[in-house]
Amino acid sequence: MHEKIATIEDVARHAGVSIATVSRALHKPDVVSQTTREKVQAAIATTGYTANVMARNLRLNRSGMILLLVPDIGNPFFSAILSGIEQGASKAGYNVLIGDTQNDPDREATYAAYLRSNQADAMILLNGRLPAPLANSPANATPPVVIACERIPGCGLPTVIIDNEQAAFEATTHLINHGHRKIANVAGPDNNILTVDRTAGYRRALSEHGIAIDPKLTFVGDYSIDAGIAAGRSLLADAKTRPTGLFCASDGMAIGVIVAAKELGLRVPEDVSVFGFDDIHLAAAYDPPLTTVRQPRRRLGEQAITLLLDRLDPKTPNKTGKTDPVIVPTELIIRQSTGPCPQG
Amino acid sequence: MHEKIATIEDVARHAGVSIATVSRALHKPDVVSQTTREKVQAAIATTGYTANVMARNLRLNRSGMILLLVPDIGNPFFSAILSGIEQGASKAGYNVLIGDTQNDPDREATYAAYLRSNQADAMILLNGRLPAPLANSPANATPPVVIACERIPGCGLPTVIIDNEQAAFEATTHLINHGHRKIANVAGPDNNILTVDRTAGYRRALSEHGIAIDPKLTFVGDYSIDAGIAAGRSLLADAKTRPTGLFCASDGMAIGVIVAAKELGLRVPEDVSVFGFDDIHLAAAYDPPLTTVRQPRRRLGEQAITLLLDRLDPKTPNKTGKTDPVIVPTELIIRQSTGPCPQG
DNA sequence: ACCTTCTCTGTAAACGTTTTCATTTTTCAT
DNA sequence: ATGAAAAATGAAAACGTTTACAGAGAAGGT
Repeated sequence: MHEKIATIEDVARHAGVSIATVSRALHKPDVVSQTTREKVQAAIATTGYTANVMARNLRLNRSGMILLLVPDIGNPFFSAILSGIEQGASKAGYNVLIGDTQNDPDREATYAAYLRSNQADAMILLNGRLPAPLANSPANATPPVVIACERIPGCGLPTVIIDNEQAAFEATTHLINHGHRKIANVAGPDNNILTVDRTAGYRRALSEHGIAIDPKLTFVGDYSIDAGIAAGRSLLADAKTRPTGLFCASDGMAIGVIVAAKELGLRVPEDVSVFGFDDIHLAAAYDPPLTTVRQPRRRLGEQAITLLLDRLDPKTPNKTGKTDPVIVPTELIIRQSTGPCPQG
Repeated sequence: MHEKIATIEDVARHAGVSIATVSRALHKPDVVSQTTREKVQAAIATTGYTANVMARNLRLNRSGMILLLVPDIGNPFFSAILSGIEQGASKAGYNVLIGDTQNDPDREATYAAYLRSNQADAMILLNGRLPAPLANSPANATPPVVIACERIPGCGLPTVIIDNEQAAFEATTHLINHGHRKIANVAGPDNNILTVDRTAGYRRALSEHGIAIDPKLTFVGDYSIDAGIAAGRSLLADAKTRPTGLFCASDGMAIGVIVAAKELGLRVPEDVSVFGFDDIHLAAAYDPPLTTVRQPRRRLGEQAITLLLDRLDPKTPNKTGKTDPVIVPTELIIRQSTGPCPQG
């Protein structure tokens, strides 16, 4: 089917040298004489030779692949992170292999096995769970793995995250500073570490301002728009108990809340303030433009790959000591979905 | 650093057999005796052996990789397509390698070279341009490449697309059927094949209803929200010449147009109807909910990988004849951003 | 007992590189 | 010219598999 592909041997024959010389001409040009170097170049040109990467990798015992484990590649949330990672990896001569785990532990394990089978040199985890094979790995030899996005408490692996607690604290504080006292927490799933951290920040803000925490003002969602709609309907229906501000753990839920608020004839932000989280692409174009916490996703990816490349670099000493998580800063983006607390 | 990894030889030694037998026990279990099979299994268990994929691939002359060329992995538009591809590939035992070309022909060429260097078995193109090395490839040997998303006229490679022309035609017709006569075309970049097709559909709808095409009612954008805002400001400012309906080549631009319309104090859809394209995730939650053309992106990805796997399958006869593009159907999603043409 | 046939296993070649080591060629001071 | 040092090259091993081939037993029919 394919025309026969040129190997290093073909090049050697054309150039009238040994394959060793061809290889050297390619990888350590300074050690080969001017004239033969030219002969080899010419031979490569005429044969159209491209090195068989698999053979080289076998010999060098590396793959040049960085495996990226992501819970759902279909979720646009990850695309910017991906982009940051891909760019850094590509610049360093690595390729990015995506493993869509679909949150399935079996698939996670399968992909994690790529590390052992030399199919990948390193791994970046975007999902907040350690694949089984890794958990059992000997404690001394830290595998070339970096956690991004969600931290995994006590796993000792290099991690890059945003400070969810602090960001939530600041967002909630912003609402408090605008006079809001009844502030709801539209949270993510209970078991999700992001939610745990964000809820902690929300609570700290209330506590520090002497506001009691009302468990009825917490809604457990799943980051989706629909969850936000449900939250809005449930929290905003009763004018008596209605919060004037809502801190939402995702822009999706914030948008859902706003949809529900409009349904109920409430104006945002005049009647109710809604704070989002993420700063998704459409946040600024929504009506009203969303006040939110900007997650620097691309930056997150860049940091993750930087950390990993650093870890992979043979020149840097092998740091076995647990390193503190790298924290990429968030930013409060104040738009028009929040405002002063209505009187009354 | 790593503890020494077990090779097939270690397994053979533990099991007291030859490496050939180990290999056979793994790949053709029926040809090896019951007892040795068990010995091998045991040896694998104790050694923790996992086959070195690189070595196997070198021997088998395949990589198990499908290279996915995407113009910008950071663009959420692609995530669902990716997901469809990844799922199909994974099911067939292939891995997906993403190549983010950033629309750079050099990067495209670099990645395309992966095919030659055995680093990838096949390729899916999500960008509408043939990488240089492919263009020069001999006409008879069709490389294992599938085009998705954007068609490349006259390239003869298997392609899967949506029928942009027809979808635009239907969308525009919908506006016409609601009484609109002055209908604008908020298009993408001129050189983009998607735009060419969509604009053709828009024009055909007008023609078939005897409506003259007013070049002033076309705005060339770049699919972004900002372009939509610019389009809206420019097209809607003058009440005299203002169109009552706008067909937009992307939901982003549709949203931008709506933002601009609201700025100008126009109501959507009472004063002006806006038709989008894509059905992005937030389309339904926008205010007003967006009428749009649903692009089945995941489906697109599924079809692409199906086509490719079919092409790769040695069992199916090698079809050299040019095949017609696979067309995945779109769907008009009528929400509230369009309505009847206002009187007057 | 002997040949045939089958089932099972081992030997060794091959895949296309890189790199060590030894060898050849060149350079250059004497 | 000569030898030593330096530079350039080639032969061959190695990376970890799969598989063609052949050989060794075992089974079974005559």
